[in-house]
Amino acid sequence: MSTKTRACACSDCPLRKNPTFRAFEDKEIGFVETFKSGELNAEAGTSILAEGSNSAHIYTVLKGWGYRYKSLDDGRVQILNFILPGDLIGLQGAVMDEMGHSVGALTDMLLCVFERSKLWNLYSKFPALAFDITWLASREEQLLDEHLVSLGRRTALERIAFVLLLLNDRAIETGECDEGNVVFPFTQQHLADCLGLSLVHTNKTLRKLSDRNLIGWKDQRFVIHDREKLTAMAKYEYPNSAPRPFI
Amino acid sequence: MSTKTRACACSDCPLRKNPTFRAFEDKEIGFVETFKSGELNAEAGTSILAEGSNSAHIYTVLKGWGYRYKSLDDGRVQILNFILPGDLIGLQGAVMDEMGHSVGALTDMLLCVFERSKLWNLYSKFPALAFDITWLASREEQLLDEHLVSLGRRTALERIAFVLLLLNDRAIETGECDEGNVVFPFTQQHLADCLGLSLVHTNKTLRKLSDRNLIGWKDQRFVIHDREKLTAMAKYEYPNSAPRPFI
DNA sequence: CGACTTGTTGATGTACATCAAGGTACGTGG
DNA sequence: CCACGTACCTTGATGTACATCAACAAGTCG
Repeated sequence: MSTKTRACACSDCPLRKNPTFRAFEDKEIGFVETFKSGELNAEAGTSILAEGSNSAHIYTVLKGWGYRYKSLDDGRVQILNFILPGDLIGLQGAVMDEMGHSVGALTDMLLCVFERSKLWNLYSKFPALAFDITWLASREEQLLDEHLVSLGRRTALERIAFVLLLLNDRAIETGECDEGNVVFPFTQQHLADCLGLSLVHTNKTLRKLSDRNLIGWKDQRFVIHDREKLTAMAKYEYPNSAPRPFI
Repeated sequence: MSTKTRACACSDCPLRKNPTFRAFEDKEIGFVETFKSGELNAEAGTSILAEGSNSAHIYTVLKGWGYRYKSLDDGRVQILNFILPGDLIGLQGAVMDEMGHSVGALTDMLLCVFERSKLWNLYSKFPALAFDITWLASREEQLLDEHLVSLGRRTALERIAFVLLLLNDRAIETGECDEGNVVFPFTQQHLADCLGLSLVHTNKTLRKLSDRNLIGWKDQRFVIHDREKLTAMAKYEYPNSAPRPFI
């Protein structure tokens, strides 16, 4: 299960040390401190938000990996996106009235908890932060667009090359890695559900990539051996690396 | 080509007559009038925004159909979503610095033009409108999520049933129809590019649906003959019909 | 001038053969 | 027991090829 722990001050938020994220003004940090209502530790494998629910909270990820997904009633699952530090969770539930998707934790996660009811307050008092939220929503849209191209028009080989590159780069950017090695905390089944492929076919295709010596992936440690070939194969380009807001 | 025409007042905006859209306060309308910099008539078949560009404008659709898409350099195309009245175009370009997708017009379209540079002004002076933009971004995300499930986990038959239902309902909601008949201004090729299918397979699958007497589609006129069966087949549910903001 | 061919083009429809991806089954190793 | 690996067969979707049908333009003839 998940447990709440005492909140740490936003001013020493571990994410602020990462140059990927934009600097905040003191006033903004001050406000976010009042906006924040606590922290949440979600254990690997637990569920954070459920489709159809209308949670009273929004979350920012401070540590760990998660994933957004939807399921059909006959058991089919589609992973919509992976979630990494800096990502915002539950905005849909806050803005509309119901979550259209579920969120699960892949690793132990540390989340910052905000009251949905105070969101309006943020919009009226800190337009810069409101703008940041819009930025985050736009970026999510951009990732979804790219993912849609994968599922609709890329072959299995291209798809896999593409997500692996993307997840590799996102993991590095947000610091979710470990002595030069990127740690992928998900199984081939997760990848398959993300890419709309069967487990077996995902496995065969992954084999092809490592047989050709483009990647290595063993015991959750992932390495790219030949980025150039992989990039060309996937028609990949890393999306937007501008200084990035988060709340 | 496309031509600019004299703007009509936001207070008699045709969309406001449609109960689907939320009512605005006078102050809000007043502001939107100053935010609006004109109108744009885009002819069917023309391009409105191009991937990679950074347009100085954002648009709201007043009339007509369009589509968002991305293409790979070898000619493969993925339609990300269709665009209908009330939809916002170009937010990505305004918030990030570059459009990640292109936008094309399916029919003649009437667009409201806003200066991207004034967007910040909107955020600082009218938090309610800023919130509306976030709402629109969230709804787009919801549609994309659903579309991802289609491409990843639904069969061709289910996918087609699903988009047809969705487009039918969206068209009715926004009034883009004509004497009880819904007008679909796109070709089977557009559908194929939207659903990640080949043209031939799209055609065969559409035949199946009309052979089973679930739908009718001829000369751009679309009808649902058996909504119940179609809905069950697609695992379809119309997303969020709450009173809906637009700018 | 209007009416009647002819050619062109874009959307749709259908028939194959082919192939990429799926499903089941049964391995291994931690 | 669960994640990964591999073999074998099946199937859903693709690609090519060609036919139909309506819309439209050009040219021809009465």
